[in-house]
Amino acid sequence: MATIPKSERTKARVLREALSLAGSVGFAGLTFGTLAEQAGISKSGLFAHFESKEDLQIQTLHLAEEMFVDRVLRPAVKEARGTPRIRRLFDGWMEWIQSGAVPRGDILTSAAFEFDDAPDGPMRAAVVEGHGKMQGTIERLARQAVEAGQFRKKTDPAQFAFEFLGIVHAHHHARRLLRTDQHARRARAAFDRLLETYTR
Amino acid sequence: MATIPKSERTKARVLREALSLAGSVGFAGLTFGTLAEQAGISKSGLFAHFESKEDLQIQTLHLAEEMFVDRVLRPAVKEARGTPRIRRLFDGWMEWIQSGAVPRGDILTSAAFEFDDAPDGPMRAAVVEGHGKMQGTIERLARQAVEAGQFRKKTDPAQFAFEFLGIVHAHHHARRLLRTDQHARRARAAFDRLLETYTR
DNA sequence: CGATGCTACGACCGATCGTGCTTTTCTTCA
DNA sequence: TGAAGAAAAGCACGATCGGTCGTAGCATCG
Repeated sequence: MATIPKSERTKARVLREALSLAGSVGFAGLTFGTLAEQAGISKSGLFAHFESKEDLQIQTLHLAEEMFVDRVLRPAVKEARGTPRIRRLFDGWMEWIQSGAVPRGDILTSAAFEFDDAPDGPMRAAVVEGHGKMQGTIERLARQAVEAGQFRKKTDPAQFAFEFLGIVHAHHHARRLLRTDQHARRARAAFDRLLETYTR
Repeated sequence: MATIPKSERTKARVLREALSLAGSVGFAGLTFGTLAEQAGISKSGLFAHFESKEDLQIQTLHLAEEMFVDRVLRPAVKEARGTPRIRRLFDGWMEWIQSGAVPRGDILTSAAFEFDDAPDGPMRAAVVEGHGKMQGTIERLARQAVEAGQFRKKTDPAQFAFEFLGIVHAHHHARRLLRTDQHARRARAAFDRLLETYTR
């Protein structure tokens, strides 16, 4: 029989708790003490699964990234190349922020802001790498839109990605700072304006 | 004679150190211990001037706001109403971010991101208030541009402010995360595109 | 000039942090 | 079933956090 090792299940459960905790108090607030309490395990018991706090943070971040790919990226790629795919990515991302899949908005964006001024280290590197991947993905979608004849020939994909991410981040930030959802409207308007000026 | 009270001079000096420190390690990293060391004063001596850490943070934030008004807002207002004033605000802001007036970029934006998910409290309130003021200021500039016949009649000033701030924040963030200045170009391009679509 | 009150100090507190070490308990598999 | 190894607990550590307290000295002002 497919023995589903118990320790793996425990670890998965702990990681889910860690993700939820990071979502509500940030990665810096993700401490061994509070996580142990929330997961119903002893502080030292956690060290059987994570060799350091940094290790814990990174694994939690990776879990969040996997969820993002699952719930946002993968559905988008099912759409036709070009603007439909780009629109779907934006829509999915907005939902991801609002859904509370993770309590306080986009945990990946949160991490990016939390570690943008952190000293160099594995966690920061992981965050930068994640950001780079996103930037790359959006650039690719923009290039596809050019190839499909929907975006202007002289489109700068990196510029498009910069502005795309800027809108998403602005929405995420406004939502957290002001604790209203009314900025979804503004973000969407900005996105529409973005698409419009890039469309030929 | 104008007696320049000594304690005020000390406090001003300490506050400048605090601002510099907050700029390099964030407001959360602004601890009594490190500040005492950097300012050449004892930890307990600090309590003669600041009744709590929160108090210290708020006063430091206010100093930063004053500097921002001095170096960015005031010069902008000297320009003619409408697009010249808006352009000058953007230029000044970009310089403020890059100048290292404060080491790591825009300390006000940093504070906004640092406290967007903080529990309610005086510091968070101060940050929200500061953000509201900025939003209001930009809206006002946008309205003036409409009155001057430069922006379209049907301009939504709040939407303009949202996007303006979004670009500034995106630049600030990219600069901190990737530690390059190459995004100033992208921010400027985004700003030009913003102005263009709002201009009739 | 002399009394008063603010400034600054050093010592110290309890809480919490990340992380070792040692021991107990539980899984896993031959 | 029993041996081996992994998982988890227990306990303690040094550091650092924000903050208090009693006190000494110096600036300020009547």
